[in-house]
Amino acid sequence: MRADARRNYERLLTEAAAAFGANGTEASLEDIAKAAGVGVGTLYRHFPTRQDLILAVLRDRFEAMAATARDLTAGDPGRALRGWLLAQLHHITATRGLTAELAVAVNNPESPLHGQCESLFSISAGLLAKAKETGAVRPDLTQPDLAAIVHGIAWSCESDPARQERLLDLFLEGVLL
Amino acid sequence: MRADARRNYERLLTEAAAAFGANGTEASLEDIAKAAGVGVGTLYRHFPTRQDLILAVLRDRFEAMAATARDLTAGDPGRALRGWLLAQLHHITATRGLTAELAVAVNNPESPLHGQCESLFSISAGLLAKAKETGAVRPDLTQPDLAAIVHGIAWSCESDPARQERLLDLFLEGVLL
DNA sequence: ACCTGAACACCGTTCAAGT
DNA sequence: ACCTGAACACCGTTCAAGT
Repeated sequence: MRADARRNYERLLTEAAAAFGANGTEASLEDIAKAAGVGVGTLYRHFPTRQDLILAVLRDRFEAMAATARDLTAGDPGRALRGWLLAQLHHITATRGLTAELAVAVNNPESPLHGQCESLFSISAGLLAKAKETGAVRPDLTQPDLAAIVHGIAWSCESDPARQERLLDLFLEGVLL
Repeated sequence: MRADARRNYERLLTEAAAAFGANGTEASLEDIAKAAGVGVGTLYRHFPTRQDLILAVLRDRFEAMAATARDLTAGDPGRALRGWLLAQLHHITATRGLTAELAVAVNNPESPLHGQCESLFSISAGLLAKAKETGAVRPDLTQPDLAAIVHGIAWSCESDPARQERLLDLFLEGVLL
């Protein structure tokens, strides 16, 4: 890549991170280009879709999730599964709008974010299998169940981490007596 | 209201119901006006905001929820609460986009839909209180917990009623062994 | 090879003119 | 009193022209 192209790329990443942090993933792309001192066309050249830009900004954080999962597998499988679901909640809700963005990406294999969804799913499946082996959770529990509850809680409690944790625990422990 | 105004009002309602049914609550307002054989301005005159139009279209269904709740109170309080949560899920997800619309309305007292949210909440609170009296549910369970789980499940399983019911039951029964 | 930004497209909303 | 629809606003996206 040409030197000026690379510099523009970096600037766009920096400004996109700032904009997503301040206004969520729906931040104006035109504003991001302007903040980076670049024409809109340049933004589109480097990041053909909004999802490409989101992926580039959040890639590190997505990849850190794998490490988080590795750390968790050391402990008790039931606790590990809870820790993993909570880690996903924190990750997804750390950037406003990401929950809605992922809801689209999950069902669209063409989306640049689709692969990240699948990575998280496969980690969930692994931790779920372990938890089942030790009898920590109901044997009929499935990975799609976990994905749905995590996305649902993320959506309805996007800006309230304490409530996310509470709802997760209600889900795990049950509500009926 | 003048006769032609009333006729336009009715036509707009009919076409809006059709459009929301086909395309969800994000349906184009311009298309609705066109389908009703009316200028966009007329639509805005009768329904200043999209939420006003949604409310007018769904008012009957919202009001039917109160009757549903009355029927449920006859039976076992635990079953009644489950039935009520399920009824809310069906109602909310029957119109695509309504979950997202309500998520905004809940936090905005100015929204025409805000009152409907509060009505549902107060019914929830009543059924929850009854269920607690008979020891059917955890005593620390709150109405906001119920609202959050219903909206979360509605969002993540909007087009899959069977999964809605499954997740609700997982929530009620618990997942850990 | 890459960048720029005007031009286009799309849709929601308003308001001057008409009946 | 109510209706119409052109005009305006806003934002995302493309592409001809420039370096």
